[in-house]
Amino acid sequence: MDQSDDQLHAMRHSLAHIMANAIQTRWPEAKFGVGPVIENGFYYDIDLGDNTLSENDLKQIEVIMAGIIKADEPFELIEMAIDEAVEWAKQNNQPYKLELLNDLKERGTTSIDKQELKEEVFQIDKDKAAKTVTFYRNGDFTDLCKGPHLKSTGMVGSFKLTKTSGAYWRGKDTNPQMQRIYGIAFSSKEELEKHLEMIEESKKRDHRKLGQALDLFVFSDLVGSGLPLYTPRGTVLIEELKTALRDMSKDYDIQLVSIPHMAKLDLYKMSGHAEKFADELFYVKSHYAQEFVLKPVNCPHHIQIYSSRPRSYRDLPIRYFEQTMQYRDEKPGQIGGLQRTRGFTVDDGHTFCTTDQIKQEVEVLVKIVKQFYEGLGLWGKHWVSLSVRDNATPEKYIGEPQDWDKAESMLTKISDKLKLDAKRMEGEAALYGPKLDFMFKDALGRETQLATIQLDFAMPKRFGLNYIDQTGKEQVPVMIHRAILGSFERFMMLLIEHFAGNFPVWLAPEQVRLITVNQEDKTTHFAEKIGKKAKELGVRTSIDNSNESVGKKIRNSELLKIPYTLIIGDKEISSGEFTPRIRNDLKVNSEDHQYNIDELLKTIANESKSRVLHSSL
RNA sequence: GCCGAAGUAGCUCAGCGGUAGAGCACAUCCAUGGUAAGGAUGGGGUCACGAGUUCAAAUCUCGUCUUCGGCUCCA
Repeated sequence: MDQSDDQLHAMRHSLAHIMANAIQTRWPEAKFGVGPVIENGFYYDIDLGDNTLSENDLKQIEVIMAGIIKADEPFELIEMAIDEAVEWAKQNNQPYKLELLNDLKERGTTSIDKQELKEEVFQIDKDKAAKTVTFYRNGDFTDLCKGPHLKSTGMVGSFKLTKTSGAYWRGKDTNPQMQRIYGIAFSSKEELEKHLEMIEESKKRDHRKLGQALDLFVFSDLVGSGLPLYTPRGTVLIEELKTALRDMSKDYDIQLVSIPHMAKLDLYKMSGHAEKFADELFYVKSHYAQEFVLKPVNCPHHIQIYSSRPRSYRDLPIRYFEQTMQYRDEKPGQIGGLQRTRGFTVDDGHTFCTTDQIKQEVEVLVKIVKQFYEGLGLWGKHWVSLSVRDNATPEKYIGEPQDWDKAESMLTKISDKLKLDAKRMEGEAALYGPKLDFMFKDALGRETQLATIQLDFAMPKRFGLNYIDQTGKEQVPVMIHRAILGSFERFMMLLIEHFAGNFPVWLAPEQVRLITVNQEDKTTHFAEKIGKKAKELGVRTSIDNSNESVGKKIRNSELLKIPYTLIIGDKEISSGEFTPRIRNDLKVNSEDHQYNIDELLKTIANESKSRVLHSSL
């Protein structure tokens, strides 16, 4: 942090206090939680009893805040003995602050474990903590706080309260829910406006908006929430991605398998998923005795294929791969666009190998991930999570501790060697083992996991898998679960937002649009002839022969972000030469070029076949 | 699931107790057009669904479904 960052931090933190001050003015009975600085701003969690907040309240609060800022009162540091502070919290009826103070008194920190309270707001040096804490006073408002603050309220820059929400005290859903108010703040009005503009711009890239505008997918109340329906255009995208992945897997001796979408509940009882996904299973009733569920994962099925016959060390590694849908009954509040759906298609793969082969297998998978994302210009837009278990909650995992230790240390070594710059995330592991997760951000800055590589010593043991080694003895294989693009739904979301709908030619649902200048027969016939040629070359084309002005038809083509638009009139019919309208982002330079139609279509065909993924091989 | 907001034509939205509106899209006709919206006419809505209040409900109240912003959880 340089000095200006410090200053910005202090300013945002001071604004959190000013906001709390304003709220205390408006609702004197308010009980305060925590009010940390976050990216671009701050928030404060407040218990307002039965009162709830609406947009109008935010405006009111802003007005009161403006008054406090105008008064320009200083922030005054008060040091208090811990017991005195506890007394203060009791007197002022601040139960949440009291809880924090008691934690400080006992442990010198307010955080219970890493899961909770990720933002350390007022952590204090452990030796000192038990004895004294610091408060900041501003006008009539005093708050437990480690600081730092600005000298006075008049020094804050520009801010805006943006949204309210419920938030559980200390992030635990069994705790009471408080009201959280978010604000953004910058040192100048210009920066604030720039940021607001940027948010507006990002919203235009939102996959839900573009999905509608570009006619890629829809939802239906009758089909149900979280169940996307892909239109022909959207399906082209999905199918192109599927083909790209299948082509890639051929290069790495990965075998395609295929499984049904449901199975007996017993299968998931054995795998441990029945317990883990207890609330998320879709049950399927049979007329006969058995109980089925829609598959929430694919690994137990792939395991059944592995175990269907004896395996030798000579067979390993065995790599299964499949693109299939899985189903999870997500809670209503979690579903949104393609970010979280109740049915989603995964590119799921499972490698069965010996312990000695792990390193090589994981390295190859990382290579594939890198190749895939690099090809789309997404590599570098991610961070890697080395997701390990949380020792405090062993009940969340299956398998033996020594296997976990081994798996975690192996994965750490591999990730270090490959310089993935992975961040160790405790408690983020899968049910059966640690994993490398590749995290990306959507248009609105929300994080989402796409690619994942997971090491699993537990599941093979549970299912009694084995292979015969060189000495004729039975050994337990290791399983590597992996997904390159994660789910096609999430990946579509990322693609749409990353390209803002301007897909590379190979992915574009429609690659060339032919626009006729008039409705004369010779024009129509010529357009149809070109359309046929394009189709033969595998170029996705459509003809707009509608009764509209040329300008209008061009506009429609542009709005659909079609890479190439060809205007067909007398000039083109007689010369056979075209000056294609090329989508802005694809133009090499701003000059227009004339092409012979055959030459042009061949160029486009090549472009659409050269899936970026292969060019980097 | 929890806290809040919202559902009016295919889309974007106005109307907010007294017979349902606009622009775009769609259809028909006129214009035969040259690189981002030519003109005219027309069709289309149980105002998400179900109860209630009222002489009268798109409008007020409650419930259900769906969507959105967060929280929690997750691919």
